[in-house]
Amino acid sequence: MTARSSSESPGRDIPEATIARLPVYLRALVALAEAGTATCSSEELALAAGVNSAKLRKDLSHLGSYGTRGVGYDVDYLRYQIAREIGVTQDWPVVIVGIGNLGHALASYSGFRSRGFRVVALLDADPARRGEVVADIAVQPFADLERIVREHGVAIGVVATPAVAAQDVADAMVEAGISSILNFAPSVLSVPDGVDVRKVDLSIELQILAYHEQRKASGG
Amino acid sequence: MTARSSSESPGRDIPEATIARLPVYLRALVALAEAGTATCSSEELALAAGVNSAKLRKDLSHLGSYGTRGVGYDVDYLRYQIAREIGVTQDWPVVIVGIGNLGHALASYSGFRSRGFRVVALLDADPARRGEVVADIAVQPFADLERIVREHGVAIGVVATPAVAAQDVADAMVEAGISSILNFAPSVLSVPDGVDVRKVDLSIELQILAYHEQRKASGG
DNA sequence: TAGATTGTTAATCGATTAACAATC
DNA sequence: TAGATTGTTAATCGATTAACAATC
Repeated sequence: MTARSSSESPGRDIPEATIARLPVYLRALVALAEAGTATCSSEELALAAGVNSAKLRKDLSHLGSYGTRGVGYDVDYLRYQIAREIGVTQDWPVVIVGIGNLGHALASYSGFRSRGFRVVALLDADPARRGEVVADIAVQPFADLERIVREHGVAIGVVATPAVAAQDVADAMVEAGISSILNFAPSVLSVPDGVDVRKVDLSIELQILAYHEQRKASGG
Repeated sequence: MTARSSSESPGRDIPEATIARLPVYLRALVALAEAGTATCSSEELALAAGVNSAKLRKDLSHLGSYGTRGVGYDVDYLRYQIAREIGVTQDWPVVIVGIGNLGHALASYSGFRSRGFRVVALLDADPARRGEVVADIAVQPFADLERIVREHGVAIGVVATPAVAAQDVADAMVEAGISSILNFAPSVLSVPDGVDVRKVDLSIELQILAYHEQRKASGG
């Protein structure tokens, strides 16, 4: 390591667009493994992931050289390497705040568990919800957030409250030591530097579809 | 229109990245209007939408010139123009297929109604679910999809089934005449040209957060 | 060796941003 | 007119894609 390489060295500085696709590749590899496939080409994996093979190879090149020229990729090996890169070779403890309809659905979603996440607590500010049990987890008072985060080492929080409560919840999460937030409330959260927020907005997705649908109907 | 303008003429060919942000601006404008604000600058609107003002102005420039130099934007006017551009000045009928935990939550979500969408039917293949009523809408057999799409002129469908059923549901939707699909199932859908699919994947969002979280913990 | 397929290069494309002329 | 703010320009940045040399 005397000279700085001009080509992109694997390991660090993976583009955001690539990071967002790694979980898609991981899922495709899990499906291939479950189907009994031991080896696959970039073409096959790309098809399963819904991208083109050039993009897939370019993405994987940021992680390292895990394929074999003339042969393809070992499914299990690549699967492990991507899981390690994402950080889901072990489970991440997660809390969900706001146990309304959506919070219920999220708490019951079995896909989290199998993909590297464990819901360690459900929190709701409404005293009427206290004692309720969803997916074998008791709903606890929102005031217990800090203790729960400390005891379980929680780094990731899910906001599933109404819009008006979302900023307060996010503030409390940050205060408690959470540094990654998945926000389902239809509001823009402001958080300090170093805290990541991702947003899932159902209406916005539908509106994007509506825009294109409108063009189809009129344009021809 | 004798010469082709070299500058981007408003009205057509809006970049995808801009389209994805228009609903965010619309939501911010609705909030400003409800707060009694009549006029706002690009700086203020950008703050409310969580983007920088240069990006906002660039985005709006693709729609037309709806602001006034030295003054800003009329909130109600811009709100209407964006709603018209997206196509949500009238309601879009929507069907939801798969009334499990997530389907329940989606059916009960009041935000759709106020943002240009009307859930006209809930469908589920499980006969045990028939007759169930969610958010004042009766669950109907999946086999009725085509009739419902025809009767209501449905163009947008929501897939909230388990992964194994998703492709079959999408095929049936396309067959019935639906040309925009919002997919909550963790699977890659293949659809013919002319059909739009958008995907919401809860595990993928969490995995993207986990990736960054992992770097924070180790890197420093 | 011949065939196959990766990993990389380089060209292209699209998105972001800062700066500022236009103009209310 | 002076001050403010838009709409546009141009530079920069990042992502995508096709082509192919490297190599199993």
